[in-house]
Amino acid sequence: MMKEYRNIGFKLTPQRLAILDHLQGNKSHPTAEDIYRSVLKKFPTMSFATVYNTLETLKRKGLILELTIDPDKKRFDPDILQHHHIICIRCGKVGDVPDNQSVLNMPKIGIRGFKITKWHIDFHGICKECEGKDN
Amino acid sequence: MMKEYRNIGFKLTPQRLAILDHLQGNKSHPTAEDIYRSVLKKFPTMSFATVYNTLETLKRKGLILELTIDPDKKRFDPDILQHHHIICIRCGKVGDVPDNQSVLNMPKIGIRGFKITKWHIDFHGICKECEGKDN
DNA sequence: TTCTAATATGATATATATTCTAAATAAAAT
DNA sequence: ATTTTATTTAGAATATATATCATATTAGAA
Repeated sequence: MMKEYRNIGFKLTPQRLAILDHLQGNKSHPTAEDIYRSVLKKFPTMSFATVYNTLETLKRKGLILELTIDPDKKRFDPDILQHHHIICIRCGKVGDVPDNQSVLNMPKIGIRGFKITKWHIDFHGICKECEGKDN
Repeated sequence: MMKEYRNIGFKLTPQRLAILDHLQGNKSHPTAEDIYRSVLKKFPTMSFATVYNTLETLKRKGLILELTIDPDKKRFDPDILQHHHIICIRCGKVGDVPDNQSVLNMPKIGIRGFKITKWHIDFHGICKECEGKDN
């Protein structure tokens, strides 16, 4: 596993392992700051630059996705299989939506002369927890 | 037309009219800076704060949409009818995609316990102009 | 019109997110 | 073990967004 990273020219440093560890299976769509805070516990000298550098490298290598679902900051997702997201307009929580048959019947080419490579849906709504709470 | 704005408690100042004029029918999905630059020509004293204040007010009143399609900054769209966007992964150009039958058959409720209010699709692809150009 | 209350403007300050720089350090190759 | 190369670090710089507040302007009432 660590070998795989090395094979793609990704140097494994303790800081990077901590970042990878935090991302592994993480469904919370963390921001750079979330990751920084988490890794800081183990590495008090951790710098934001390292977080951003590592995320940028992982993104370039296609190992994580940068999500554009939050207007205020970037979020990152280690789940690189095509899927979609649902955002609570009250509390901001982000959930995953699989790319199943109900959202699959998309035209793959031909929209406005573009050759489509992929697409992403962001659903907006109110989550179970916020439903009921007035405003 | 101006009356409509006044009726919803939106004070019409020359600066705001210039911003509205720039947005009117604008399909370019401008950023706050695009709008600022444009209006600055007529109003050399225009401040960024006025642009942001006005955009925020228009957004709150539902007269424009804040788009979350660009990871680096907010973009604004005067077209408030539900529609989607297509982004060229080479040049960054953003086009509109109508919300027609091909993208309409969405489950409106029930996804992960959320009550869905709306959704937006961002298509990624390569536009006619960039197709062919190598890399 | 003129007056008044409400709101907008513009300059500046602050907040937040991200990127850059250059020196020190650590990983992997030899 | 040494060399090469990439990464980490701290801090500063930049980009974007929001807040503050004194002054100016607007909309509507008188």
